[in-house]
Amino acid sequence: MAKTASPPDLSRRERQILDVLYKAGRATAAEVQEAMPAAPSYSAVRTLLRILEDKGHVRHEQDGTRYVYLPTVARDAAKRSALRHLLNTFFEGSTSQAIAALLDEDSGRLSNADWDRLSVAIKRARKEGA
Amino acid sequence: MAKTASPPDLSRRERQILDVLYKAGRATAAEVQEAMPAAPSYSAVRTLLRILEDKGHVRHEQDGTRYVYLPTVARDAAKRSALRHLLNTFFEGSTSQAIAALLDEDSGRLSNADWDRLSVAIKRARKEGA
DNA sequence: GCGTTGATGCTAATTTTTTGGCACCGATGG
DNA sequence: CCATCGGTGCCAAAAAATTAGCATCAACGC
Repeated sequence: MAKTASPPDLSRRERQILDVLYKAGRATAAEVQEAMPAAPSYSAVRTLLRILEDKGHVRHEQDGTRYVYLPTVARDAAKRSALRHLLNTFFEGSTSQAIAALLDEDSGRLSNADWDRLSVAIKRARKEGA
Repeated sequence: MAKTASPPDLSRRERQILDVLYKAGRATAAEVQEAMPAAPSYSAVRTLLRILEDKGHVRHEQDGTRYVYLPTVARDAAKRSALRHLLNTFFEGSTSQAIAALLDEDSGRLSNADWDRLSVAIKRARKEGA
C-alpha cells in the first residue's frame, strides 16, 4: 500500500510539507517554507525535508548549488489514495455521493466547456464500467 | 475558519481519532480505539479525546455511565473543508478534474441507479449554476 | 586571492505528543 | 454490605516531533 498525502503515519509538519510538494510538484526548501502555514524557520524546514527523505517520501535533485525536492510517490497514486481516504471518511465510500458533493460545492464556477467535458467523461466511464 | 478533518494543526493521533469520529458519526472511547490504525492503549485514546475536547474539536454526551464522543464541527462542514483541501492540493482547485478522477477511480463499481442519480444531479447542478 | 552570499550537514535543545498508571466512583450482583 | 466491573479524571514519564544553531563548502564579485 503506497503512501499518501494524508497517511496516518506522518507528523503534522511532515504532512504540511508533503502537501506543499504535491501542490507545487517540486520546490526548494525556501519555497516550501514560504508555502507553509505558520511556517517555522528555514532550518526547521530543511530538517523536516531530510527526515521525509529518510522515510522515503521525498527525494531531491541537484539544481546548481541547491536542492529541489520532489515527492517520491507519484502524484497520481497519492491523489488516488487521498481520494479513497476521503471517500471512506466522509462519503461511506460512495463515489457518487462525493461527486454530488463536488457538484453542490461550486457548480456556479464551472464553465460550459467544463460541463460538456464532464458529460462526456461520464458517458465514457459508464460504458467502460459496464 | 472552521476546523476540518485534515487541518494543518492537528497531531497525528488527533487526526486519526477525528477521522474515526467523522466516519462513525459517534463513538465511545473503546470504539474509537478499535477503529484506530495501530491503536494505542485505551488510556491513551481517552486522553486524546479529552485533549480534542479541550481544543473544541470534539464533544461528548453522556450515555448511561459512559461518554459517547462526537465531532463538534458538523460533518458537512468538515466534509467541504476536506474536499477543498484535496482539490487545492491535487486538482489545482478544479472540481471537474476531481470528478473525472473519481469516475476513473471506480466506474466499475457504480450501479445503474448510481449513474442515473448522477446524471440527474449534473443536469440540476448545471441549471442552478448558470 | 579573499570576503560575502547562499546553500548544505549535523547535532543539541526544546517543546509537543503520546503513552500508561493509579485513584476514584457509580452500578451490579452475590 | 462488600467485591467487582466498567467507566472516569488526573498526572507524570517516555518518546517523538520540532526547532534552531553552528560549522562548512562552493560560487560569485571585487
